[in-house]
Amino acid sequence: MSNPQPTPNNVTSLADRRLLHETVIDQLRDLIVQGELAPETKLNERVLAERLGTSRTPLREAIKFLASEGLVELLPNRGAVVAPLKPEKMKEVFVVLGALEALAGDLACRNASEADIAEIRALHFHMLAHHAAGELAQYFKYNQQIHSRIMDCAGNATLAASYRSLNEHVKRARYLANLSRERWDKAVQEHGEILDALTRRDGARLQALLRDHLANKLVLVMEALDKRKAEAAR
Amino acid sequence: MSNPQPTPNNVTSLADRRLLHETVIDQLRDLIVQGELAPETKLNERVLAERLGTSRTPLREAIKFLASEGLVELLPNRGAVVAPLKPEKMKEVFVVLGALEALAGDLACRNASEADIAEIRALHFHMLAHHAAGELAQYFKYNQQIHSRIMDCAGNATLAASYRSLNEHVKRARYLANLSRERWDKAVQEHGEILDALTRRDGARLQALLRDHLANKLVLVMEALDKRKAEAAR
DNA sequence: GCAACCATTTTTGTATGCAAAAAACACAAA
DNA sequence: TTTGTGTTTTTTGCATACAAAAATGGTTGC
Repeated sequence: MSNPQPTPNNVTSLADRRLLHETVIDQLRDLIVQGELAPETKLNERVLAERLGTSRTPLREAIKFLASEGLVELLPNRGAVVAPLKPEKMKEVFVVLGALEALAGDLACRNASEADIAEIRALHFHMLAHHAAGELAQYFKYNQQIHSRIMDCAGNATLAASYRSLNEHVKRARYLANLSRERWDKAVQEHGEILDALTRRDGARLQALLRDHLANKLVLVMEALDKRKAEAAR
Repeated sequence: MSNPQPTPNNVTSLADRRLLHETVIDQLRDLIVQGELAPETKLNERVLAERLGTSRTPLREAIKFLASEGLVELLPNRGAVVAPLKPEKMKEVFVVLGALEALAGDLACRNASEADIAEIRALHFHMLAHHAAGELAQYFKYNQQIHSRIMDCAGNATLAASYRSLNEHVKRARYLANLSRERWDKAVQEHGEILDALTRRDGARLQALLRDHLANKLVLVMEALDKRKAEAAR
């Protein structure tokens, strides 16, 4: 499960034009976001480098990159740790994400083509189907895609990059939030209104909806964090 | 002017607890923001490392860090270049900064203490003095400090970090914007209104003012970029 | 002149080596 | 048991070594 490498990993396989430290950045980010490397885990360079099939140098470069994203923290002379998942930090992130999504919604209402909106509508109905079937993972996937597409429709790559970077932090918290049916239904309903506002290109309304949507999501995450903390305490 | 080093830089001076690659990050960022390393300059690792008095390893780590901030771009197998200063990118950055500053203004109106506001007022009058004396550099310094303090008063470190990171891009453009007296006066007047709204804790108004203020600044930067481009063309 | 090719040099990307700092450990004293 | 301390081990931070890739430059043929 942990090390499925058919070829020796020091052999550059085929026309592998990607740079090692770039793939290491992605691998490490995934490990952190998926929770495989839990918050506050110490990143032992020797061990991690071996696990990723590389040497310490590219790994250290990747760590520096992710430190700038905020996913790892650098401790002088003591290496790096996976950034802690603090409730206070989460609140901050959600506030900023709220502003960024609101901006994106407003811009999307002006810039999105009809085809863009049609595509988002299609994603929306896929999401509804998975909601109806109770398939949470698939639901999340389409949910993310919808927000992502709205972000893209804003036509501002800098905005999108900032959003993606901050959103990684939220994704880390997601896997521990277990949604009640009630809250889930509410989120889906909100998405209906979001699609509606986008269709009508009502920027002001879409802004407000997205902000509320995120605020509700924050409540979920906070509850989950509190619960985890309570479990850790006993 | 460029290399004032009293001690050999490979000797760790005194209780210098800072890490080499951290100081390199700051030095390199400064070189880029101050324009000493112009946009699109190729970063030759050997040369730069020597200039900064270090080896390639910490330099490469610093480059990766700044790549995540967007100040440098990584070209696979071809090293890194100082990120180009494109008008299109500038527009994007200003739009996002506008949203972030507006948010900060709103939060600051709620969270700032009277002492905070008094401090900002003091900075404001320093700024006015330098404006009256026609001291542009000093004016800019206090101007930045005011915006920075408002950001701090929002009490959201994540917001502040995102802002600072994006603001570095704007600072790069600043040194080439030569302000007409007319526009300068206008900016100062806007700052008066900003201080006023903050004093009255009128969040909605402050948001709008900050957004406009940034929009005007964007116009300035765009003109400067166009001018530079015209000069480069002839 | 200039386009295409090959040899040479430079530069990047990665691995390894080594010194200094931190952590872990062992053991003695309070 | 706890506290302190000296020693060993581990880990980090930086420098360097080396191989692969890209840039450079010179030569030839057109």
